[in-house]
Amino acid sequence: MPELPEVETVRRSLTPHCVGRRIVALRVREPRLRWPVPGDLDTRCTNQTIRGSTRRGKYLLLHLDSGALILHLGMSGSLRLCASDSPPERHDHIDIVLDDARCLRLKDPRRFGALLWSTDPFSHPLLAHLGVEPLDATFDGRYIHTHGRGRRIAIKSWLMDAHQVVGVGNIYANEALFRAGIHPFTATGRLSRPRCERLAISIKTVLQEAIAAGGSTLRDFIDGSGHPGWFQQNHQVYGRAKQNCRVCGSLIRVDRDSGRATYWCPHCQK
DNA sequence: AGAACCACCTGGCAGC
DNA sequence: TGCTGCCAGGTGGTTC
Repeated sequence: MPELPEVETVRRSLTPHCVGRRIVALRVREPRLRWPVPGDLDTRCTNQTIRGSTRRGKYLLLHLDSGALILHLGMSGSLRLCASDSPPERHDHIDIVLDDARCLRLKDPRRFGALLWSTDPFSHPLLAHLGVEPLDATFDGRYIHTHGRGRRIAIKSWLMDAHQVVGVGNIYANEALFRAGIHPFTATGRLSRPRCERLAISIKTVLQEAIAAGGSTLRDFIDGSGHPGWFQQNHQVYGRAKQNCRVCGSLIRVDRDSGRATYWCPHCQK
């Protein structure tokens, strides 16, 4: 569920409360996530101080003295700060217990998330081959045009491929394509350079607006303090099948593209 | 090589 | 009320 804006929202809300704090214990109630939580993770983190937090795509990194915790929220994960003695609820799988009697508590009903360890996180196999950050200056129309050249894959699928550009999931791929006026099933390699420029700008804009709004909350997203996001109120197409386009009034369509619901306006997107 | 599927898992909801 | 089937924000791996 959480795409780049949601992960960034969680990171920003937690950072002031956990950077500088020492980890005093790791409680793993359920290690069966996307990949098993390493059995020695407790030993590796305990007594280390959280030195900082970063985000790479949808991965949240907590940098400790000798390495980093690599966290992914999958489709249904949330991470929030709570009193370390508060009773865990269903699906509260992991507590990272801090030295101020609070903990970072990972809830993940579907268990598509992950908690891993690396002494060199940016070289970790899951992170090493990721594409460009969409909010970086290096991501622009030229990047899309160059990297999409010759590709027949639908632009929407291309945007969601983390080996090309990270952090853009189903919601924001749909929203960005609407803003750019681009039909989601257009072959990537057929986009003109000016349309690539528009698309890059649309992606940056929609992501930045979503971060400013604290992310999108569909069913269950909350930030590190338990607050929902508000950006879903601004969705132009996502989740709006058969409703009127906010720009032209046409009925929003939904089609499947490699299994994912794709929402688009047949009048505004060509 | 590139594109289309599948798998992983639980919960919520529509429809009967 | 309760059952069944379908759908969901991600993404690595398999298959064609």
